[in-house]
Amino acid sequence: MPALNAQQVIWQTVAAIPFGKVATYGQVARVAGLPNYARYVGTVLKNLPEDTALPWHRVVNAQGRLSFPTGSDAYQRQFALLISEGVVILEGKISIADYAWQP
DNA sequence: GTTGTGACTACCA
DNA sequence: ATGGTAGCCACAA
Repeated sequence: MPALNAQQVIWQTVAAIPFGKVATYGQVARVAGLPNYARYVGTVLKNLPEDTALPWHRVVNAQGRLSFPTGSDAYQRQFALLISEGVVILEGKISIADYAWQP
């Protein structure tokens, strides 16, 4: 049996996203060696404790947008964190240059 | 076992 | 650009 379960591999991958950079759910899944797990990546992040050290805010959807209803509380929290790291967001979309791995 | 759900995607009309 | 659909995966009913 593998030493790491899917959830742990995902944690590792998210933790590997550099400060000021972002990655899509699909990318995290693929880089983690788990293609087609994009949806599960979201599920894993949702279950993270509030005091987690993981940079969950650096994970966005394939459209380069935050996967929360625009203006919602969660949306604004993630948005603020990204801005604080210098991530450029225009018209709600993240700049290509801010991806840890080219999409 | 089946069904519904969700911080997802890709494809197609 | 926009909306619907079909794959996907894990988990709770």
